Order: sequence, then structure tokens, then C-alpha cells
Amino acid sequence: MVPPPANIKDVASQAGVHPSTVSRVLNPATRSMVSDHLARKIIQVAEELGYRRNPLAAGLRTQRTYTVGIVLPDITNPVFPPIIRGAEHTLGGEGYTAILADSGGRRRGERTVIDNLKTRRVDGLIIAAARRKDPIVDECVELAIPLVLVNRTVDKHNVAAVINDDEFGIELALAHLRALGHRRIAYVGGPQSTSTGYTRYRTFVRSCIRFGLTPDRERVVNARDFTEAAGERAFNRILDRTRDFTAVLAANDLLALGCYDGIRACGLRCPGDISVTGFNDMPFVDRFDPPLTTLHIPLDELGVQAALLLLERINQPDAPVKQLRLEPRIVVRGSTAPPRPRAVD
Amino acid sequence: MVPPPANIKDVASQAGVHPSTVSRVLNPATRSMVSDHLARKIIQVAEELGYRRNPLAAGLRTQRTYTVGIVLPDITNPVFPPIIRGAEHTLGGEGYTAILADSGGRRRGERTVIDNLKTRRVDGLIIAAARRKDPIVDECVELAIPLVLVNRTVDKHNVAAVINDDEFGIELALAHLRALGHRRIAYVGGPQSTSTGYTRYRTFVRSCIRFGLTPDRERVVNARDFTEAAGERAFNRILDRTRDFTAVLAANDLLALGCYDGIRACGLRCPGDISVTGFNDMPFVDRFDPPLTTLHIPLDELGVQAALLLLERINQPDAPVKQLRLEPRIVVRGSTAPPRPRAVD
DNA sequence: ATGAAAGCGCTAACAG
DNA sequence: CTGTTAGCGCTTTCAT
Repeated sequence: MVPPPANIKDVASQAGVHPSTVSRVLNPATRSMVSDHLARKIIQVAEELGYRRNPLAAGLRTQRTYTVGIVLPDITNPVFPPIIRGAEHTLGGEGYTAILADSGGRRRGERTVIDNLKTRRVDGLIIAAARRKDPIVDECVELAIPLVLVNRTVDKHNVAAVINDDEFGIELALAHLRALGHRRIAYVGGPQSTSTGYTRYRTFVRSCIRFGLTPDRERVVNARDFTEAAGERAFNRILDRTRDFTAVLAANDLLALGCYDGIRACGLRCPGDISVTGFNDMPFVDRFDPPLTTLHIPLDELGVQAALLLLERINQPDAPVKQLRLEPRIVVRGSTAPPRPRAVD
Repeated sequence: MVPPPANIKDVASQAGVHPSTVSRVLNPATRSMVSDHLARKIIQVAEELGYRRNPLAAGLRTQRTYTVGIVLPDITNPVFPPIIRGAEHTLGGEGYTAILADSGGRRRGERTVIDNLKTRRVDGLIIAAARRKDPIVDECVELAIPLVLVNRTVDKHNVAAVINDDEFGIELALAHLRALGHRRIAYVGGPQSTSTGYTRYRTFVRSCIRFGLTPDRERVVNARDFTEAAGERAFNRILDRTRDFTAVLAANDLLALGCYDGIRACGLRCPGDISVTGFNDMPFVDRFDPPLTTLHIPLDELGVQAALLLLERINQPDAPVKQLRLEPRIVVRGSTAPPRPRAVD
């Protein structure tokens, strides 16, 4: 009923040439080997027959599948979709197809997922969920699988990555709070097993000192995950120890949301009693109550650059490994305000 | 440096059998053809060698790639990630890999994307962006490509789909507003080219009549897209004609957000002056200002069911086409309140 | 129950 | 420049 798709043999016989000639014409790299006259004819016949190269067959032969895997911890986290879109679009332009792999944030899942991708012979990998020490990343490097990390990186420096300038971002946030008049600033950080969690935390502590603010330990807690729930728990842990702060700098937007919850739960108000800043400027944080002051990072661009870097690594595996660092900028919204004179406890 | 992955021949020679025997053992459907003794041995050897079947080679032979395409208009729309996750997870459990294809909402893009997926010989398609009359869907049906629509469906009834019960949803929303005391209710609808836009609109009009509310034409506008911007424009168009309404029922959450903007822009307040309801209960709408009253639909489940339906269609192409309709439930939050006595204009 | 052989569609090394 | 040939790794007849 439905005609099977034309293959290269069909095109060849229809054009009166040998299949390999067709192959040469249809492959940009070898087109020049064939006379213009024949080439034109073959292309025409191919079009008439609606020929489409079978990537499985080609891949079997060439060991290139023109697919890449994008590994995420959780596609539901709003920072990822723009990254995916940016990457997918860029990759698509070069004939690559993206396979999405949601590891569910679980370590096991990640293993499975990468195994699966390897089995599928992807040409490369974009990983958005790396830990600072990541056996999976190590393994990919060892296996010489082209690899680009996005958003988070690893401690070792031999892996391509496009990340944001976390240090600069934290400094911006801190400077903003300080300019508003805040002096006692709490910090809700992320897991120290991630580069973002670690760098942001370290930068916070260091910058506080530089700014002449004491990053009092009791006002600093690192959450287990970059989630709202973990953020609220961390915030509450701070609250258990002290109420002596007028602002909280959160290591990302989700944690900041958790702080919102904590603040509300104990009857305080943001920004009236406590200012809050986030990190990422993920979609819709401008609609939150209150709109979140946060660090904007160009998520789409992160994806685009990761894709470009990956293509580069695929095509020139021996070129030096690059790391890109994109600059965040602060977006001031409603969650930050000058501190008000402390009420009596 | 890096050892090439073991293939079926390696396993065979190592186990002292013929490759075809290995193939039979490793394929669940043919395992029973091989003696238990040999089978066990082969499996063991395969494990030792870390053998993984090459899906390209297998697919070339069997015409099954164990990949499916998921086509979306815009991965950045928060309703999709949960659907994707649900589908991907279910598919993954059956050995399928999901290829994500973001059409960018453009018609052209959709063509390209599906073409690409066909070329890649996906075993099936999940489409989340169907229009009521959709040539692409028609084509897939004609080509006998296993296909499941999710979220939106087409007018024809010969396509598998898992959607939500739009009529019931709209009735719930309307009943809620009515119970609060609203009588003059505006409607910001979606594009009539989509099943959701169309059904919700029709249901609104019909239910108004049934409820004894006149769906006055001037209070009803259908937006061009399901986006915030289009929602705001539609809302403003209503506002240009009349201010005689105390609530607006929006055909989805994004449109509702647009209404928020419109309400704010003209100095009114929600829900004080105007109540707003949405549809979808997409992630984070509970954090908006005000938290959105909307219809919750089980997005994850939508994805899971779509995946199951697709697997069914792949494995039993001749089984009758199923349509699933999931029930929404209303989630009342801060964007709806009783109307207050009209202020003087 | 197992082996032999052919072939899925394509590309690349080799001839000519 | 073009054709011939072989083979990527796997499955599936067909023999035995």
C-alpha cells in the first residue's frame, strides 16, 4: 500500500549509474569527484524519487550517527528547556539530532542513560548535570567520547564546558544587597558536590570578607539539592540558629523560592522583612510573588555555545579543550529592598 | 588506545558458537530456540565482554529503530516538560529512546522536523502540537506511521490521542466563578485551529447559556496563540469594548498570565476587580502573583499514557485506535474571589 | 538445536 | 571520473 522509501540503488538504476556514484554525489565531501553533468542528473533523480539517505545504514558504515545525547538531571527544572532549545536548534542546523536523556537526578539513572547513549553510538554528549568529581565524565573522557559540559563543570580542567561566571554573579548579588544597605546577609547554598554550588558558596564567603561583611557561619547553610524543598529546609535551619539577618542570598532560583516559603511560614514578609536574591533568572520568576531579583544568564546562548563546542570537538577531537564562561547580569525586581530598622524580637 | 566495543562475532568466537546463535540468545523472542546450557554460557560471555547490541545494525536489518519522535511546538512552554518526562520514562522502560523535536511552533519547522524523524526511521511519533486539520498528521496516518497525539487532537477520529476533558474543565471553571457570584464573565480563548482552543471556546459559550449567563459576544475574544502576549492583546481587545465583567476565564494558563498583565496595565487588580482562571496548572502557577486558580491536568500521566498508546500502536498496528480523555480538576487559588459591587466608572 | 549464508543500505578502498 | 567489491553488525531464512 505504502511504497517503501527509495534507496540509493533505486536512484542509481533510475539514473543509470552505479550506487557508489550516487553516494559520492549525495555526500558533500565527495561530490567534487563526480562530473557536474552526472551530479546534476543524479540529484534530480534523487529528488524525483524522494530519496532520503538512511542514516542507520550510513552510520553503520561510517561510525557516525549524527546524533548527540543531551543529559539532564530533570527536564522539569525550567532552566533546562531554553538550554535544550538552543542546543537542539544549533545541532539541527548541522544535521544532528538530539536525543534527550533525563536521568531523573539519580546517580543510577545517569549511568543507565549514558550507557544507553553509548550503545546508540551517539557522536557526542552534552551533559548538564555534572558533579565536581564525576566518574561518568571521566569515563567519557577516557573513551574519547566528544563531550561538553554545560552549566556545571568538573574540577579537572580537561573537559570542554560552557558555564556562567558564578563568581562574578555572586559578587553582583552581594554588591546589590550591600548597596541597599544590608549588612547581615544569610546564604542558602547548593550542594557542594557541584561546581556551581561550590563556587558560589566559596565566592560568597570570600566576597563577604572583602566587602567587610562577616559571613557568620550560623547564617550560612548549603542545601542538599537545588530544589525548593531543600531551600526551605536550609532556610529554616538558619532560622533555628538566628534571626539576625535582613537578606538571604540563594544560590539559585529554586532555592530562593524555598526561602520564600520559609519566610512566609514564619510570618515574615519578603522583601519587607527579608530580601531574597536568586541565580539563573529562570522563566517566570518575574511573575512570582514577589518578582525575584536574580542573576540573569543567557540560557539559550548557553545551549547554543555548548552545541558549537561539541561540534568542534566532534570534528576536531585533537583541538585544545575550550571552556567558555558567560557573564550573568543582575535583574533587580521586587524581592529586594532596603532593610528596615529591626523590629524588637 | 580505547578497545572497540565487542560485537556479536566476538561473543560468538569467545563462546565457541556461531554468531547467529548469539543473536538468538540475545533476542528475547528467539531465546527459546537455543538450549539452556548454551544460552547461559553465551549470556555470561556477553557480559564479560561488555557486549551491547548495536542498534543501528539491528535496525538496518529489522526496520525497527527503537526510537520514537516527540514533536513539540515549544519546549519552553512549561506544560511540555512533564509530558516529555512521563513519555520518555515509559518509553525508556521498553527499550525505546526518545528523540526530541522542537518545531518552534512554525509550520515549516514542523514539516522539517517530521521529515527528519521519518528519515531517521523512528518507530513512532508523539505529537503535542496537532492542529484540528493537520496535513502532517494525515500524512503520517497515510504512511501508516504509528502515531499518538497528546494534549491536542485532530477533527478526524482515526488517530490515537490522549487529551484532557476540555468540556468538563471549562464547566468546572465556569461553575466555580458562578458559585462565587460572577455573572458577567469574559472569555479569552485560544486559536480555533486547535482542538483545545475550539472545544474550550464552544464549551464556554454553550455552558454560559446552560448556566443562564449570556456569553455576550463583546466579552469573548479568541487569541491568536496560546501565549502571554496574545492573551494580553485579547484581553485588551475586550477591554476596549466593555468593562462590564467581573471575571475572565482564560483558555490556558499562559493566556491567563496575559490577562494579569492587561488587568495590571489598566490599573485594576486581580482578584479584587477581576477574577481570572486558567487551564493546565502548569508548574509554578501556584507561585504567581496572585496564585492562579486553574484546572489541573495530570501532565506526567498524559505523557505516560501517550507512550503506552504508542507502544500499543507500534506492536499492534491493526488494533482499534484508542482515544483517552483524562479528567481535569479545579484548583482554587488566589486569582478568584467573589465579585465586588461595581464601582462607579 | 545449531550452523551457513545472504542481505538490510550505505560508504570507502581499490581498480580502471 | 566512474565502477567493482567488500564489509559495517546484525537478523533471518534455509539447511543440517
